[in-house]
Amino acid sequence: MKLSNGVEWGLHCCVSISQSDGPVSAARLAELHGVPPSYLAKHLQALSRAGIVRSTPGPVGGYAFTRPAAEVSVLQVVQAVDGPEPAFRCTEIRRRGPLALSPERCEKPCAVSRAMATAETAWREALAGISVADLAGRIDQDSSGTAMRDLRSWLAGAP
Amino acid sequence: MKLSNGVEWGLHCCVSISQSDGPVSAARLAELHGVPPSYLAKHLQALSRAGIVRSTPGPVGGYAFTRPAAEVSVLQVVQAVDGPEPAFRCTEIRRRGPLALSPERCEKPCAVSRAMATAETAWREALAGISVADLAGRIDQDSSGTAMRDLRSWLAGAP
DNA sequence: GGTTGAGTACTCGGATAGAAGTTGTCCGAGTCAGTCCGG
DNA sequence: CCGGACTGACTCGGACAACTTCTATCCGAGTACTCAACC
Repeated sequence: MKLSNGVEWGLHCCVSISQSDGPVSAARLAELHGVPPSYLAKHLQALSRAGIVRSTPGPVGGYAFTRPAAEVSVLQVVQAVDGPEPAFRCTEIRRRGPLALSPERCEKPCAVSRAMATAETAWREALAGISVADLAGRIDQDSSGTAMRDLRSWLAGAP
Repeated sequence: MKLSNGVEWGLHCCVSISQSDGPVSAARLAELHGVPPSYLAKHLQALSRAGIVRSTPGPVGGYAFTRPAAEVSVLQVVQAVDGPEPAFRCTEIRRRGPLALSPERCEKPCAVSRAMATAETAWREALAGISVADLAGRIDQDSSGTAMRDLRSWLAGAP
């Protein structure tokens, strides 16, 4: 199991966007995080498609949240970047081979599929319980209250 | 996020092995599940390397559990097939860019990494709480007690 | 001086190559069961 | 009839291609600002 690299970028970008008053361009975000601008733009497009951020073109354009950061969960960002489909995909193995079950007995997912689904639900709920605003707050606490101040200062200056 | 296809096969194979007295060969398991024998063998090798099953060569050889099925958790099987490394890999994004933190301030994982790790722990614990024996029991319940009987019968006959 | 128009620079968005991981397949090394021969 | 060695076939294990997905990049479409000319 491997999570796309863009998930980390997307989350950090969301934290950055939450600290800015106006829109933030992909180039600024890429410079701030030291990542390839073009590739980061691809993931930001995914956030835009998911309706988490709104993109505005033009010289002062960029990305901005469509709703308060406290209402954007980490799960929404992860699913926007990485896709909403579950990690475990049941291929209905019990319908194959000599002991294949008849289709009418396969309405209910098999126990293996249920066990994996339960685990993924737990994972999803853990991510749904954290918002982007929570992340920003924790990062700020880790830095004793300097990280978000420096971030806001950098976003405002050096345009 | 995508989980390897062999995870499903490995779990179903473990359930099958748990119902057999002697070793079960990869060819039998592949025939039973209707999957490519050579590729299934690859995943069974992973289970063998992880110490979950023990392989015995020779005409009556195959794979058998090294310990009771009740002591083999789903998590162990999943990690054996898919690898133990976590899905989210922190690339230390905060050490890059103009606002990079000094290395001595990076001892503690950042909030993003901690949030993802917490979710993965929840996922892992959910899988650790289910054993292969539990899976077999649930599959048997779903079939009103015929699945494991038929499976044992098939494994014993048609050699 | 105010207004209007074109020009320009900057933004996002999707279409396009390259790398990596997963999927699928093959053949060789090792081992046990059955068999054959000799006593 | 019994014991031992041999042949044979079956097993796993790792090495070898094909494909899908992820990673990275580029160029085109659209918009707001700037500046100059005109009224």
